[in-house]
Amino acid sequence: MSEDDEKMTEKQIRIIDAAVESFAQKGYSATSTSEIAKRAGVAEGTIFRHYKTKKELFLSIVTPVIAKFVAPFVLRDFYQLFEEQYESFPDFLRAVLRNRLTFVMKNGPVIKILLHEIPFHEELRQQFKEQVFPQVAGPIERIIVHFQERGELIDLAPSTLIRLSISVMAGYIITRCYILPDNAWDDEKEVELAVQFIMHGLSPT
Amino acid sequence: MSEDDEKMTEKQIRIIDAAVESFAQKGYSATSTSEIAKRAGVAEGTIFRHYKTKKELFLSIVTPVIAKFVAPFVLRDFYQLFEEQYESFPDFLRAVLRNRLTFVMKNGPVIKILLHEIPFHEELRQQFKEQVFPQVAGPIERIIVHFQERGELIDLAPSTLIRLSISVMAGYIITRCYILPDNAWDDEKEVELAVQFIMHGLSPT
Amino acid sequence: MSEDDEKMTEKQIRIIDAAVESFAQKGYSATSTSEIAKRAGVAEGTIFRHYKTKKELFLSIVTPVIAKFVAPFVLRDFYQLFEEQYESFPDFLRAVLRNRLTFVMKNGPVIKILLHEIPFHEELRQQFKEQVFPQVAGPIERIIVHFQERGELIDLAPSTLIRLSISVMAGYIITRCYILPDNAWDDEKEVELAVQFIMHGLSPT
Amino acid sequence: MSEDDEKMTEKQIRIIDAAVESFAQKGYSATSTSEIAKRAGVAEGTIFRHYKTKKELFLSIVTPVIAKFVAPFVLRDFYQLFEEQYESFPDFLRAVLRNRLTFVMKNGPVIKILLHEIPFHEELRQQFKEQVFPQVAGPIERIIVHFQERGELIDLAPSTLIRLSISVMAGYIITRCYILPDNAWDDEKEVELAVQFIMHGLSPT
DNA sequence: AATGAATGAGCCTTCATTCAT
DNA sequence: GATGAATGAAGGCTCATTCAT
Repeated sequence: MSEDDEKMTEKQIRIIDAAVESFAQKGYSATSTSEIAKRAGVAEGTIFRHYKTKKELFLSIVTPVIAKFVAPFVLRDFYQLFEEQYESFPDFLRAVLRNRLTFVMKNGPVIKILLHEIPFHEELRQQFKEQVFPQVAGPIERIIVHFQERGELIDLAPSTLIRLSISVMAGYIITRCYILPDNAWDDEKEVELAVQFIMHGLSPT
Repeated sequence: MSEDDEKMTEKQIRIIDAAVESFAQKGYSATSTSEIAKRAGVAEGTIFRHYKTKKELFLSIVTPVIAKFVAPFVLRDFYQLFEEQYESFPDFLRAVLRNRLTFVMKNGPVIKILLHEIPFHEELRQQFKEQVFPQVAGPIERIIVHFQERGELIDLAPSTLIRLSISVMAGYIITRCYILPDNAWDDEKEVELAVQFIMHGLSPT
Repeated sequence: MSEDDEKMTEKQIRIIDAAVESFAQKGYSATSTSEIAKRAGVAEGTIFRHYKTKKELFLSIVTPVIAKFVAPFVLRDFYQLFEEQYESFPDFLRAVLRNRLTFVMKNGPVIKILLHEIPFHEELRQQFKEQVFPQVAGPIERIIVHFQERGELIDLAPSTLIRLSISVMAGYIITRCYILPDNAWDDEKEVELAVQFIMHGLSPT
Repeated sequence: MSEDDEKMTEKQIRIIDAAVESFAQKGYSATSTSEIAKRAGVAEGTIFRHYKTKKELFLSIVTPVIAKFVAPFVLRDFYQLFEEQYESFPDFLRAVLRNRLTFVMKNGPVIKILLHEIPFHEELRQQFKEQVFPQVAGPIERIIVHFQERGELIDLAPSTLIRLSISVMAGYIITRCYILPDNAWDDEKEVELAVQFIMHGLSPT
């Protein structure tokens, strides 16, 4: 696991891994640096050689996944890409849901940490407001409008359509990864089901 | 706010209120008892006269809302009640969503605390497993089946229908109360919209 | 047990009894007033209505037994009394040992407390120096000299004879009452044995 | 003073010394860790780097002298040693008394602490029951029996003879070291006196 | 006389962080 | 780079004591 190592020493990696485990298990402020050190098998001081403070260690774990989360949306011509690649809105939904699902499954614990700590760390909320919202919302909105113009979507405020779609997708991802991760999920089937639901609701025919 | 006061002294109420504020703002373990005391305008010792430990104080705040959350579902003949009262599934959804929305709006900060701390406190998870799941899931499932038999709902596993419906409703409640509480929401309209979405999805016609 | 009640209220007696138990079990400073209150079945405040401080409560328990301990020796004409009453030194020893033994058995726990706390409370040490030593040592010394003059005792410094005699007697009392109180002691026999030992040692004639 | 230093840091030694002083002066539970730290000239946290708890610090001081106390008796062939080395019981007594006296004089304050705290710490009582009694009583009893068989001692239960002898010796040691340490004691003379007393009592000729 | 809520000082312990080695 | 002893501030909690009722 750990972070994209680049020039990390082996101890540094062990520290990060230990920190992720601990933060995910007990939360940021209930985790002590000495506990991280112990779990990583390094001396207490070693942590502070690499990260000036506990918070810096925390941010170094959590910040990259915000960036990674945003990355796919900020590709130049993201909009165009989708326009060409996906013939219909359901295709688009399917792609996004699959993509997000793998993302969460790859970065599970860190995302858990992130979700839990966002309300308590101004820096994180800031990053969200500055990066995630504008970078992600814009492109998606354009896509929504695009499909609305093609008559594939009902005529509601794009933000509303986004919220509804995200609710359903997030609902699945959270149930699947955090609430009942031990169930035997058939992701393909469930993705399809979620997409169908978003498109047609629960009424028969 | 505070808890149903009953025989609480005035200081006790101030302690609870201060604790709710602090826990909601910084999380359980980042909140110190001295901070709570200061905010409540009491001596630190006073807290421990009423609650043996910090955790007991915490649970005394959070446990009652779990009970309150479950309460409406455990009314005897809950199932029958709905069967008679609500002619159609949309009616039922509307009622539930409105009800939960008021519940969250009344107990906002405590629910925020609860949501955040559940993963870190075995006792809470226990209570959820023992009370919420069995007491709530059963009755709802019967209702779902009832409407399926009347042909108003597609033929999927009730648990799936529940998950999808909850996703949409929770999506609204969370956005409405926690993410963008400052928007000028028209609850009636949004409830209607959510219900329509659950029933018919996003396809036009 | 409790102290000679005089005008003590029932609660006061319960407080004293509880305090004696607690002090004997855990020592003065490891015992909390709240614990005493609980054990006595009174409110915390009640203790302080009768005794201004914890220490005053403590002294009110421990001081009287110092007085009681000294009492038999300060009877006027104590010396004369013994001279007339006891024909020989062994008679005297027997009387003293029996007397002290009953004294300890009657005031067991308080004496235990006293012994333990003497080194830590200047007031107590003071009382000892002022009352016990002078009042007790003088009379006894006169008796020793008396028997030495009658040729019943070897010619050593009276203080040494006292020390040796006390060692043996205290050795029995302590073993009997504190170290092995559960043994089936035959006090009469043991008293005799101690007296014989003091007089003739361990050599077989 | 301090404990056999081995690999102790200088600060650790200062902590132990300070703790011994404090415990001896005020007793275990009346001594605060902050006081020990102050006396040792260390930060309070430093104490807990070396000893997990106050109690562990306490035991690390007191446990070794129990071991040291027992040590001389558990030499292999202790019994035989004495049989050969000491021609008579008085020789044996003299040796033991001298030995114990030096032991107490070397470990004065710690023994004081030990004596005071034994009744309040289950762990210590345990150690006594497990180590001191069996290891010490057995060998001594064999020696007593040996001298009884040689006709040098009266025919009483060995445990009684032990108790009487110990009373006299302990009486001297305690008076000498704790009650009147400032007297000008002539140890050689007093040891001889105690031995003579044990053997022949107080009767002239 | 008795209560028990309230207090704030002080307790033992843990924390994040520093720094000499 | 890595260590771990050392720190002092702060943490949760208990204490003896006070006081309005």
